[in-house]
Amino acid sequence: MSDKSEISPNRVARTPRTCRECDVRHRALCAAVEFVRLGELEQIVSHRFFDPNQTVFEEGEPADYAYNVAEGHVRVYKLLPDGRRQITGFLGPGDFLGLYRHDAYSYGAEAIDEVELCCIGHGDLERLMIKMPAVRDRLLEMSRDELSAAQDQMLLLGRKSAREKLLSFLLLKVRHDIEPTEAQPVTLDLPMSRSDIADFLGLTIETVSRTFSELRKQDLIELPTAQHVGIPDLAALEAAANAE
Amino acid sequence: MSDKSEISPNRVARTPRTCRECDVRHRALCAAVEFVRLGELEQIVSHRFFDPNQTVFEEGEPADYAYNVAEGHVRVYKLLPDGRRQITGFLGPGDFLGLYRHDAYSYGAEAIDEVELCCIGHGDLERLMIKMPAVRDRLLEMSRDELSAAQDQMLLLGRKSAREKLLSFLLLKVRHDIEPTEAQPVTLDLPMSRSDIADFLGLTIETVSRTFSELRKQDLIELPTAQHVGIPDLAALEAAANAE
DNA sequence: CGAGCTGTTGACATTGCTCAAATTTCGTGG
DNA sequence: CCACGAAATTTGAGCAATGTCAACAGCTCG
Repeated sequence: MSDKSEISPNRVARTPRTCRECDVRHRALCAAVEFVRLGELEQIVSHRFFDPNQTVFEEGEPADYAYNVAEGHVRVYKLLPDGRRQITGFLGPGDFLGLYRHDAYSYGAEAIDEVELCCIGHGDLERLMIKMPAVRDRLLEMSRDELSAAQDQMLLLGRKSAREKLLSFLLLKVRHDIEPTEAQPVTLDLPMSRSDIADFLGLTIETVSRTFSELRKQDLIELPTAQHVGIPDLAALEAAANAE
Repeated sequence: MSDKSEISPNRVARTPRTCRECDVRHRALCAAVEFVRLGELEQIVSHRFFDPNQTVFEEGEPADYAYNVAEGHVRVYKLLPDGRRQITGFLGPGDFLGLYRHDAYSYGAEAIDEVELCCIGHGDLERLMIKMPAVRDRLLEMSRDELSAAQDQMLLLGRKSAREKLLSFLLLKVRHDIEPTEAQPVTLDLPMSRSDIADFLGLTIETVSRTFSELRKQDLIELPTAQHVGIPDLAALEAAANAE
């Protein structure tokens, strides 16, 4: 029982890849580091592994590290005192985690499935950005993208119906996960639970479940399991999302 | 009729202040420019004036300029094809405007009242950030704050009731506009319309109006006019906002 | 096999929206 | 200064979308 690899044989090997081997490097903050200088990066980066539902950090915790998702999925959320939760984003391989304000994380983060994170201390990151100004540019660019995504999400939360919310969510996943060249029918993998989806879309799990069923009845999606969504006709789904 | 200052005598004088005289400089991006180098800033900054409800730029427009609000208030919004609107933020003096993605603004911006903006071309801004790295740091810091505010707003939009939304909005305004030392009772100035508030909070104007009336009946606020909110007891308002 | 968790479905309650009308505010022109 | 019309705000009544509560089904793990 002490060797975790025996408990869950399916989990990713807990051996960190080197930066040179990292297959999400070009999508991550590290894209701003020249290939020949990846060694300098490796010197200051460490790796941490998380089991499903394990906390990475909590809101308000002192922010010592910034993270890069190497493997798996993370949910980022904010809570109200009575426990209501808003998930502000789902992160996957290559996504950056750990912007902070006033030296404390302004949100919590939890692993959804088996997760590997590359960690870099804030001091080290600061020094890296001084040594390699392109890293700072890249961080600004990533913040910009995140801000733009946040604005899209505000539009969704404030102004879309339950049906539109779920359709937008599915199309977001498609654009994020699926190569445009990929042959249809497309299949989406949803690592997060209905409860996560509900808290991301500002709905209840019941409404999410009902809306999934409604889309299935209309043959816009297939649901072989709750975690797998088949999309027989992507264009039809897009049309449904853009119709009022 | 050709001299605009005669049409609306109350408007702000349309004479730009110099950067040295600017009283919001320490809150703006320009805070990262040393006082003795403000001259370099003035060389590349121009000024534009807007009347109430005038468009600054539209979503999707090529993003040539970044802006700094010098005077007045601006609303930033996103639209759905059928006209539903989500206001993602209200900007006041010192706030930055014009982050973009893929060389196009990802949102629209309109003047709420009489507005003066300091404008800087993106090319000039880029060069300025190279000459003065502190400006880039400041921009990153401001993006971070904006992102954190966006996350708070997602929590509001997705998980709060109409009453909680309006209370949060009022407290946001208090924290932004009022010096903590200021004597109570406090009076808030709301330059934006009920329709703007509704589109910011993800509600309808009717619900906003009803909720204002409800808070007034409970003596949590006073409404001498629709644009002025008196807060007799700030602590009571905060208590109401934090109670579920 | 049984416990427990996640997801689905049904019945009903409630919040906030829609439509409509009254009221107030504000700018314009006499 | 006052009258008028337009626009913004407030208020009311009814309704629809979504939330709440409850039961049930399906799956996983011991």
